[in-house]
Amino acid sequence: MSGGRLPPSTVARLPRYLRFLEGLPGNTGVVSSDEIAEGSGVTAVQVRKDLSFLGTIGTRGVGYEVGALRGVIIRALGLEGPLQVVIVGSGNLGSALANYRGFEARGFMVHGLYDADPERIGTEINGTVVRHVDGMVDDLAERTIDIGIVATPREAAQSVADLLVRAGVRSILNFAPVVISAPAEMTVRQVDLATELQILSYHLARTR
Amino acid sequence: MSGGRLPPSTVARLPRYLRFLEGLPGNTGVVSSDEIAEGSGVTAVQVRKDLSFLGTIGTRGVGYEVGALRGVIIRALGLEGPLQVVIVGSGNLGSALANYRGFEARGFMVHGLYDADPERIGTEINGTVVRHVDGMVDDLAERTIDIGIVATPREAAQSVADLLVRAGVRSILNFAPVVISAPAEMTVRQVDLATELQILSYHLARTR
DNA sequence: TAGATTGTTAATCGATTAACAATC
DNA sequence: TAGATTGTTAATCGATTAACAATC
Repeated sequence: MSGGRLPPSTVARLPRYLRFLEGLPGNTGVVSSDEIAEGSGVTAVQVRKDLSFLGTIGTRGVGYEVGALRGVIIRALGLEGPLQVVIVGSGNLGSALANYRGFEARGFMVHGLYDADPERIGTEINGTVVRHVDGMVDDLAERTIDIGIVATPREAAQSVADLLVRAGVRSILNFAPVVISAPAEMTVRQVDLATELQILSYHLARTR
Repeated sequence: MSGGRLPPSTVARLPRYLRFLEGLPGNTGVVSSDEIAEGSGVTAVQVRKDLSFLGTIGTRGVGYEVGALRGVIIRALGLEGPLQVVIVGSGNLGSALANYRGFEARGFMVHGLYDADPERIGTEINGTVVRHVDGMVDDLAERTIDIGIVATPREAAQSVADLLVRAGVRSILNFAPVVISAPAEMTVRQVDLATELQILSYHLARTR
């Protein structure tokens, strides 16, 4: 019963289940929804409900076969093949991302690293040479890039996003603290550090 | 009508409104819910609904006074005073965080930077000397740290979190790709890069 | 008064939880 | 058969949206 559209909240939790499964020793054996729940920080009912959207993949009285479940989640998230990524911005954050070991491990290939600062052009980060963002659209003319990561200062974010769109990049993960606009068919997600800290602040203020 | 508990979804959006307001030139004049909505990537109705939880702070037919609105949101989020932060992990991500200019700008003070790697102890990042995590609990005995940021490899995350708890740190922002457990009264939030990319992957898979 | 825009109430929608049947 | 555990249906809860009254 695969193929339907999943609720957004389910989509957001599937990667957590996958992360838990990949932390297990080996790829065999069986896990229960209770164990997945514990390792993912959600409830067991939630796990079963989410997984039921992916089909009937467990065995009653027994649990879920680890390898099969991994496969089902990977397919549901469209993670079968490698996804091509470019990173724009080679400052601290961009470098951290380019060095992030979790990328290859999870099937993301960093295909290019761009910046506008002349001092950084030509330097190499984790085996990838930093190129000038002005050449990006040409560079990527022949390739299909799945995800463009914006790790620039706020002021540059929108123009970089525009370039990514022109380069045919299909989705954007934006770390700059500003809302960027893009054509409706593109998926744009935003991660904002200050927002996270401010949400913590709210809870702190209520706790004491 | 302040002081009540806000819906979590509202709490998550208030920082975005604040970010938009802080991007405006000057701290005076009036903004409409439409403008806030546009600048924050939500709907105007949503903005008005959220702000109505903070009291009657707009003027019908006119809009919201920028300075006053900022103040109300800052108070609602508990951002009046500076919040004390420590960062554990001085690798790429930890360094990026320590160098993040948005911290001071938004009232977060990086009070310490810790690592377990002897090679990094004593080095200085953005004016803060990296100290050994083994000394953290003692270091912080006299201080109240509001937020501990975990920027370590997955394997170290839980033990670092335990140390933060022992050091009396009040909340945790975890960047390691693992669920960490902490006493119920602590607020723990998690930011996971791979999860974000995998959510994008899902949407990519449905788009073509 | 007319136009603009907030704030509130009610309706809708979606997500979570509870209850329990199915079945290993 | 008894125990374990999934999967589904129904109930509850919370969030979003629609409609509109209030008022500058």
